[in-house]
Amino acid sequence: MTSEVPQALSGRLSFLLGRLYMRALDLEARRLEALGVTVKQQAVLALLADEGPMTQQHLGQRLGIDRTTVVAVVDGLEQARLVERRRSPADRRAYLLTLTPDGVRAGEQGRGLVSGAEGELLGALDEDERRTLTELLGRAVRGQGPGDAGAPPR
Amino acid sequence: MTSEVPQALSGRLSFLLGRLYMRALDLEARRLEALGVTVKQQAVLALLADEGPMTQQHLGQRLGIDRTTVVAVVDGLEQARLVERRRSPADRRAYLLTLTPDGVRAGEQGRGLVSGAEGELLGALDEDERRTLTELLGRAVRGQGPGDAGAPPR
DNA sequence: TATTGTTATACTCTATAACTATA
DNA sequence: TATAGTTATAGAGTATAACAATA
Repeated sequence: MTSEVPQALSGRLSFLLGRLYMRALDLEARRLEALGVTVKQQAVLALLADEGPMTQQHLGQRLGIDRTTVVAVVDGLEQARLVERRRSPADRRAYLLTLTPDGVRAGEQGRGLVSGAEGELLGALDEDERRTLTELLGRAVRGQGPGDAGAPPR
Repeated sequence: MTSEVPQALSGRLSFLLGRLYMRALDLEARRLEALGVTVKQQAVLALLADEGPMTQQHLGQRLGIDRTTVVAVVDGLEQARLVERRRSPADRRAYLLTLTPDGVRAGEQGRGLVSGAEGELLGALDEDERRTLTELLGRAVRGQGPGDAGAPPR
């Protein structure tokens, strides 16, 4: 049983982020159970649907997880016949991870389930505030990172 | 090496929250090293400074961690002479965790270090946006419970 | 009988090192 | 020599179960 947010920590970002993150994982995982996929597996489905086939190495970089961790995630998706490992013609060491038709469908359904979980997570905020929160989080994460040359820190 | 946020996941809250949370922990931990305390230990110092002495059980509830996990955290603080375990006169099974003068000072310094880390974390946002983000996170975490906004559990 | 703090234990998650097959 | 995928292993981090002291 978790009591309410202590005043002393109410402005502490790592604390707030941690609480909300854990709750988000929990809500998403619970809903995705109906699909038989984990949160990470659903992220893989969404990524492949959006960017097309890619190697396990590349997938790991996109997701921010080690390539050794990718193995088990893909194993599960392959056994569920949602993803296929196809040898890359260009580099026979690598696989090109490819969605099966079932994988495409599962990915779409997963999106819906995740949206539902997020709605529940942000139940205290109205539509406008949800958009603002997502946008600010995105900016903060992208932040000083590589890529689009935004304004460097002053 | 983490690449930029994939478009497919740019609106995925658990993904954004996770990335930002991990980065926050990392930044805070690095700065708090100078004090010789971990992020969790600093949370304990801040909480005791704000709410006064409390039992390990109560502390765990406030922080959302198990009481068995509290033991090691307090062990470290006690060895560093920042916190003392004093037997509760009212209930001799329990300790009343109490800040030492060094603990009070460390807590104050820790607050400053954490603020610095948060400033770095949100480098991409201006002052107004940072306040908005913190407020929305707080509302989301406190969230849907119209419930127990009263006295903390004994 | 229930609860506080404690220990031992197990479980989850993830990364490092080493191997293979290619390049 | 370097890289993709794999395996075995180890390290955090945290929770569950059981125990002593106390309620």
